[in-house]
Amino acid sequence: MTSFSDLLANGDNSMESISQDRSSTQTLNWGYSDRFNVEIPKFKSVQPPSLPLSPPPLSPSSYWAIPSGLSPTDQFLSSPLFSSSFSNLASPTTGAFAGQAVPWMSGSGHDSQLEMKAEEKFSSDFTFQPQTKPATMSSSIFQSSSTVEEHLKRQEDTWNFTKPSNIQADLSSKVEVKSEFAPTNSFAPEMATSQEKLQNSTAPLPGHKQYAQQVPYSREQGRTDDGYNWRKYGQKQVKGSENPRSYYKCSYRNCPMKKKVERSLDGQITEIVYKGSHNHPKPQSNRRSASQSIQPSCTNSGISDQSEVTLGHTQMESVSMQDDSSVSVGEDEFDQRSPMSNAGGDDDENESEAKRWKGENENEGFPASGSRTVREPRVVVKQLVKLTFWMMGIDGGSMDKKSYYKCTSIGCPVRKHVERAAHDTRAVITTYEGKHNHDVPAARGSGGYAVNRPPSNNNSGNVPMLIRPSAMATHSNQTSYSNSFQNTRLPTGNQAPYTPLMLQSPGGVGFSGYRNQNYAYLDQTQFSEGVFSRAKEERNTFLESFFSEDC
DNA sequence: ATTTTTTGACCGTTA
DNA sequence: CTAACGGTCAAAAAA
Repeated sequence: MTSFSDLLANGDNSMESISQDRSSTQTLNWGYSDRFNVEIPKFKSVQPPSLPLSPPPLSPSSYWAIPSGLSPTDQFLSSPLFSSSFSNLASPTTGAFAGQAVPWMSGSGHDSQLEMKAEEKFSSDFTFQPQTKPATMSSSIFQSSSTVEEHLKRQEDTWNFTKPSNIQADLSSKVEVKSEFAPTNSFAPEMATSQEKLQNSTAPLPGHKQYAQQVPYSREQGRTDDGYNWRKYGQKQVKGSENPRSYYKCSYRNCPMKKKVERSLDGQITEIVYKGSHNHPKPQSNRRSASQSIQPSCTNSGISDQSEVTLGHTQMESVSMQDDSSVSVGEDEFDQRSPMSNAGGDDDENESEAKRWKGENENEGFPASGSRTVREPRVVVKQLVKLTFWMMGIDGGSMDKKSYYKCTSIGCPVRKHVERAAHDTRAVITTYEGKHNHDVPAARGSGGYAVNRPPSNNNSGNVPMLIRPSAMATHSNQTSYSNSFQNTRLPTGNQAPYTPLMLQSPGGVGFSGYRNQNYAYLDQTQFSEGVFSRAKEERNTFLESFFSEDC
């Protein structure tokens, strides 16, 4: 199915923290921090969900670009982060995400699994959520903060691979995303999740208020975040947690995709669970739900699958990397169910959706039934890792690579991470953490990519920057997330499953997204970022401009 | 005027 | 059987 690209946020949750502040996009001198940027190809999948948008004209591979900044893959690969990232990538989505991990990714799981195992090694540090689901898809979930984020991103990526993964947005927040099924389709729920997250992030309030916050975006957001339009049909306070849970349905015509989003009082998204799969491509950036509705449902019939993605604990903005280790993941989260045909999706959803959620989970292998499952899912990282792998393997998930950079200015606390979407190498998410305490030095050539700068550099906020990879020129796949940018680089075939090797390959592989895809990505990204709404906005703007340009 | 969110009530499942 | 829960519905409200 789709590929996931998740990035990885991996372990480095730090990134997250970064995201918060990432202020400006300014180009500063960055030293490598330790980590790596890696680009990884994600996914396999490739077919992007069919987006109404434009399909990728070219092979994705073409799109993939390697972020200039990134250094040799090797490092990435080798580095734990990297690995983690992979894992992330692999799993994503919900749709996200795999978290994006994702479950969505359906894919052949086997290989991926194997891969995952490999990653597990890394896992120690990272948390991953395991997915249990059937081999084929694993939906991954992430949970742990960082991981989760990554997963999400990945998932998203995967989904679309067209989209760039969401990488990160979430950085700051850690959210777990679970997907119940892997969406066969490229349509992944992830996106959504991410969106929410984003929204959430913004919203400080719990419950309704949060929504309010969300609201701002909301309508648009719906789409924006993950690229899909969502209609909220309910909210409830779940007993287990303080956080109110919101229920959303994909507004697309017959799309069965649903998602549950829990937000903390702060408004941060603590958990997102996607259920089902989208049976249609992501709507274009514009949201128009209407249009969506209009669009034929693509039901691919079967595609749909249900996948739930959970995003968990977003909050922590500053999750430290450390957190990662601690990350818990829900096991269930992922499931990878094979994509079920979702055919049913449409119908069923309404009525027995609730059941489904639960049931599906079960079916899918999620242990817990229903949403609860999701919450709890804290789980072992290892599992997550696996998921990731799955993602990768299956979906060809993209893996995102991160490098980490520190501002070279003395005393300057600013750090940035650069993540690349697995599927879409081009897409790079850069997350800045902290504010520069000095003027902007002459920009270095950022290696290869041109940087788009967000309109504003915010000191405070995370400013996502978009960067295009040189390659990107062709398509601008990149999306920037508030936190990060994604650069897509490699054109790998979307579909082509990638092997870990691929990941390793220096150039990250990205999918290229189509513009649209990019868009999607953006959304996702935002979503992920969700945590910080600000960032999103900025990003969006940024992205938009960016895209427009490209387009 | 349209669309989406809010919110209380209802329904099915589970303990 | 009842209560508790989670999920969904749908009218009302808000944007």
